[in-house]
Amino acid sequence: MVTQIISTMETQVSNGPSGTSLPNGPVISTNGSTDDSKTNLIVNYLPQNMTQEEFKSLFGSIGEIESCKLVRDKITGGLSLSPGQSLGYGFVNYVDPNDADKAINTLNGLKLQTKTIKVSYARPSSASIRDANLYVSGLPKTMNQKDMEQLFSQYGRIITSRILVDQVTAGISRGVGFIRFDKRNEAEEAIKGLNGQKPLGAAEPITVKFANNPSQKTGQALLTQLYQTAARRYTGPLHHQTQRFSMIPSLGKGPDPNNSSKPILDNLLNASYGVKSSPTLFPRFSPITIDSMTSLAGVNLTGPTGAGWCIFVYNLSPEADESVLWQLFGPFGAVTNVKVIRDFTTNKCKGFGFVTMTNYDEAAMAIASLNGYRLGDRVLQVSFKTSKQHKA
DNA sequence: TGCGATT
Repeated sequence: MVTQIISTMETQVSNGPSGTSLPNGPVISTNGSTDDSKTNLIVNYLPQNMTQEEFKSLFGSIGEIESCKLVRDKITGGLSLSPGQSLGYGFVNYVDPNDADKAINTLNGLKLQTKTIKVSYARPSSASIRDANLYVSGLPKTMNQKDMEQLFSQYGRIITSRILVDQVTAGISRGVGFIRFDKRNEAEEAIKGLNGQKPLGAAEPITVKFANNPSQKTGQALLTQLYQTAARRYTGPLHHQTQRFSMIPSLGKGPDPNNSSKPILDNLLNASYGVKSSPTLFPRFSPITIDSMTSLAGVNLTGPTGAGWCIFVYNLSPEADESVLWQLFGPFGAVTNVKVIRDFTTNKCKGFGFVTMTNYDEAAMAIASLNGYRLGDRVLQVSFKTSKQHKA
């Protein structure tokens, strides 16, 4: 049975900010420490391959960041070659509480590759909320998330819950789930009360125990997970050289314009690939090769000069902002930077912007899909950014 | 029909 890898990833959770809302500025408590409950956010369900830099770039587009951290695995990080595998969540602390609020409003629910990110206020860090996540197995297949919450809610406040579903049969329960309580002692009580018990009408007893903390995984489990994550990245379509470039002349064909009344993000998600190329496994073409080919075609591309592939987006509305570009391009792969060009005096978008993507394949896919895409009452024109200086 | 750089 194939199951969703995402479902096994542990994520951290949050509540709303504690206390009443206040105007701007950091709040200094009586003991001298700063209260960051209105500026500090937790971000869950980040794409596995998102880097600290991409994370900072995305949230930095909202406002000034006091600090941010993509949480990574200690064990793989300890192997010193890599920074450690992303655990799929992170924290962002803004300088201004208004920016934290804005980040929640504009970035919560943003689709990036195969994930839908969650942005919410972080609960203050405290020992009592740690290790409060439970793993439940043997659940009746008919039991849904709400039923499970009902069963567990007598023991405390539930922060999140989920039931794992089989991927190929589209949503049949695996009889396995997770329940996170607000406090560890609530989780302990739930184990005492429910482990080995039969839910009403169930044939078999359920097992309730503390969930594995991802940072406590064995080296073997981590290697397995790394392998699975890597394998998923490379299962997308590969194109040999001529196929790659034949994609460019076909740019006029974006998503069906007649279908543009559908929610944009739904269309994008269906069109997107979770493909990420590896320089080691699939060496990409050198900028020299690309330049010589595109010069023949009378087009100059800005190559992957360090940062990545720069994409020009034309026909944005005057109201467009960075989050629009993240939403449009994020589903196609790693985006390192977005920029809406504004008139300095009016602060309105001048009708165009730029997006930088790390990988050629993902950038080409984004262009092929988004060029000609109808955004509101406008039809976008999307292409690689041209080089003005050396244009023929 | 328009390709930044107020970091």
